[in-house]
Amino acid sequence: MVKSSAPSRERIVAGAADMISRRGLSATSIREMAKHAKAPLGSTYHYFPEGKQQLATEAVRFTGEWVARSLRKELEAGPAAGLRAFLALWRKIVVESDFHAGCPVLAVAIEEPPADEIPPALAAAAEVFEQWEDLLAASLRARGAGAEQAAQLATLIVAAVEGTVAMCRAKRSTEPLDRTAEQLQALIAAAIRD
Amino acid sequence: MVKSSAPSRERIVAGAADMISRRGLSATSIREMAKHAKAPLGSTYHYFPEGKQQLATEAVRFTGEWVARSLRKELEAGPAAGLRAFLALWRKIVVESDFHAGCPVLAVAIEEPPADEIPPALAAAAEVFEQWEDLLAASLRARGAGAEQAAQLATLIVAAVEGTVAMCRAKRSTEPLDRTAEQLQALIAAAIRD
DNA sequence: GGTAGACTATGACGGTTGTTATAGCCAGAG
DNA sequence: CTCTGGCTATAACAACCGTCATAGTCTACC
Repeated sequence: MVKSSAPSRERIVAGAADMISRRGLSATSIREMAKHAKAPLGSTYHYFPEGKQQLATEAVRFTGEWVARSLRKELEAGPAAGLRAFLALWRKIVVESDFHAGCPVLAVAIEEPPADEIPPALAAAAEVFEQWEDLLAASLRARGAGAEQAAQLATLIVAAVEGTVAMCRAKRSTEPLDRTAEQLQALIAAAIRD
Repeated sequence: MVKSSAPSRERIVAGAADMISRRGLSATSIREMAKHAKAPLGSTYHYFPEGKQQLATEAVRFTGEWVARSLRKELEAGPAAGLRAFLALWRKIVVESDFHAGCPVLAVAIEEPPADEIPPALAAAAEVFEQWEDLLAASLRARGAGAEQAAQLATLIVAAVEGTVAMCRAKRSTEPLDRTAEQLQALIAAAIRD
């Protein structure tokens, strides 16, 4: 009966997310993901019968939910605190990886889909962005920001942080993150002051 | 004597930039780049003896200079006009490619470098971001913005636009670009009003 | 004890990757 | 005409890719 396959499956997903955040999706092979998670190659196709696409999709959703959890918790103290947590989270990833890792959701988002259909991993990336935006926007509205303004600012925050993380990796410096943080913080302060 | 190799070499670089902006660096093979530019595979190694890295580096610099040219020109009319042009430029790429293309500089920036050295293409990406930021910051300062504020805002603009373009691709919608545009425009207006 | 089913081990498949080598073409210079 | 040098054509190289199939192991329940 479903003893539920130990943490093996989850280890693969988490490892895949980390790997994709460094190398991008297409540069990450299933063999490497398996090895990185100390799982046999056969297991990946056992747990993810649809292959690489499914694994990528779950990796995206995994980080999406992981970030959303942190966001939800910190946003209880208001949008400014949420922003701080959001920024700190990505700064940690960038710094601790010595500027090698970034956001796996972004990495998947910029992979070219086949001309005719939308791969599930790309759709998942879109949903994750949307979720993060919604969390931020709701928190802004709860502090008195108008609906339009809240939506725009939430999109700006997610986009800016994603872009900034990439810039930090290229420059091998956290300075872009410092600058973006300053601007975004001021923006939130102004938006909820009404 | 240096008849200068026709536009063949440049066609390869431009094609490589387009291709990288869609698929990312590692998913773009030299063979495909050659075919896309209607050049023989042998020619790519003739023009770019250092191989893929060199081609990627030149592709990054190529788009960097191309965008910078547009930016420089439109910034003569002030930061607001420059921002409008910057946004319009990326919107065009995203829309005309049916959400398949993005920014090749970002694509190169998020490729993991080997642990010990910095690949030239990544360094080029950092320089390109820096150049765009400098252009915007100088224009902001020329309109009365403080040095610190100008630098922060310039970084935010570049990062936000890069991130927004990726979000548009994932969502297959230009709405994120509309929202970011609105926010960024308001920000510039406030910054140069002093 | 036996049996079902979850997991692993192994190996193969056709194809593509970056790169190099070699030989050939073909315009322009002497 | 010869000859040089920029460019191309073709083939090969070892390594890797995603995926699949098969046989084996191990554990949990009857």
